[in-house]
Amino acid sequence: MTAQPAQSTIAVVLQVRDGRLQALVWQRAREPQSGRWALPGGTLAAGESLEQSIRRHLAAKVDVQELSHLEQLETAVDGAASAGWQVTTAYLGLVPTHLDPAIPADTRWHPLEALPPLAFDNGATIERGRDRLQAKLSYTNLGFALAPPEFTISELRAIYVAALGHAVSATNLQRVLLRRGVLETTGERREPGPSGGRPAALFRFRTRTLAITDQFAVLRPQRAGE
Amino acid sequence: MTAQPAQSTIAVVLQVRDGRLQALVWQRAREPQSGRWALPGGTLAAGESLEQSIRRHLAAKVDVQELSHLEQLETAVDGAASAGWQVTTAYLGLVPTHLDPAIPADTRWHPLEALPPLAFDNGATIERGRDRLQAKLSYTNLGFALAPPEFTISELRAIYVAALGHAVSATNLQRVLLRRGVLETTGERREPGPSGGRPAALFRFRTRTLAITDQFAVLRPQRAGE
DNA sequence: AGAGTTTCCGACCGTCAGTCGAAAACGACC
DNA sequence: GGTCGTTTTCGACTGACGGTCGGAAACTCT
Repeated sequence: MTAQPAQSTIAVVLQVRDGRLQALVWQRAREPQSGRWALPGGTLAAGESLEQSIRRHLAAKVDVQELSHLEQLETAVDGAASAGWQVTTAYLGLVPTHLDPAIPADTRWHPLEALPPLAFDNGATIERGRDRLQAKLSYTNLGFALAPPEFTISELRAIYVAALGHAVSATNLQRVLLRRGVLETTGERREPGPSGGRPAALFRFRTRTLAITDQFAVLRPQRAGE
Repeated sequence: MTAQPAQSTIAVVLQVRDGRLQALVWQRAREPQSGRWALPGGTLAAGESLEQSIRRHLAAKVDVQELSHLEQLETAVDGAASAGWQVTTAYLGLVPTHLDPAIPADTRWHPLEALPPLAFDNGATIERGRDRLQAKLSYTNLGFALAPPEFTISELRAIYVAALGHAVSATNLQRVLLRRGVLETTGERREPGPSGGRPAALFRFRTRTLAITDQFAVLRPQRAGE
């Protein structure tokens, strides 16, 4: 009756590595679920907010400074007898491709299409993180959280392909993101690689905080004003 | 240290009434925040899920059977000293226009643009619920949760106008929702009212569970297959 | 029969994204 | 130095989509 559930936070941290979308997981060495892989996280401490809590626990696994985005996913009660009565809030964290944060020995990046045996229902949580990322890539500027500060369209296209899991036209990508004001050109160019090729123009995201692309409500206001 | 926060749930219940979007709130009779208006909710009981918990608490204010949709909004810690250390998960609930559930004496529907003084930060929670509803109206079939089982395009338009807060073209609404396969015609017609007019065709939502309109990812797969 | 009201339907138009192909700019090689 | 292969860039075409408008259709009331 007066007993309270334990409150904990976990995070799905995603990064495009080697052309594939990968998640940060660590291998449990103790019961319960010893040997299985789990998402980083831990219990809530007194006086901290949920975001402060997950940032604190993530700091043990990865440099929190290198997280380019962090948002809440969902909260659920975990009734598993092994873990006790527990309420868990899941977050989605993103790391841009140009960073390679140091991680402890028990922690690994794993491609989403080849995950090791996961603890609890962390597999479903990772799926929801990926779904959220994929959805927001098309109607927000969330790409900034995966991409380095400057990049060519080809590089950005490769990131989108890895994150979305399907082919993307470079022509469309550039036109759509430029027209929406999400991207802007830096005016500089990148020298071609050893195999030659025309030098590529460099771009950057105009803002590196989440913004939804307004133009994206169907059934807009009539008559441009009302 | 070993102390745990209290876990509670609240819900923003919305319905289009009298052509306006209204929220269900009740007036607190006891401290804290006595006299102010609050969202329905309460603490989590042992063995129940978050959704079970909010459904149970809502049952005290409104007939839960008449909720056409219920989804989780966000979770936050409430550090207010008055309420103690508390984690609150907010839900969004919707009631279709043709229902008028019985509510207790301390509970009222209030239009979102004229809310009474609210307790805690319930005002911000209501805003987030409205934002979620408005966003999902344009890229999902969430309209089913506001509309009666059968309706004319004019009636549906009135619901969208109230929920979105801006004018909507009946022609567009019908064409867009039909093309996306969200609506279908019933084949029947509604007799005109006392002021005359052409009989209106009746429509229904093809599915009354949440489904996102696929066609709505920009940067779609290339070549219709890959 | 005519006026008023409401719904329905076709047409037009600008915008947007998917596709394709050619041109541009480079390195490597003969 | 020319040619080839590679990569990027740009323009053009096309179908689809949604915002807008106006007239036709169907009904009630006087």
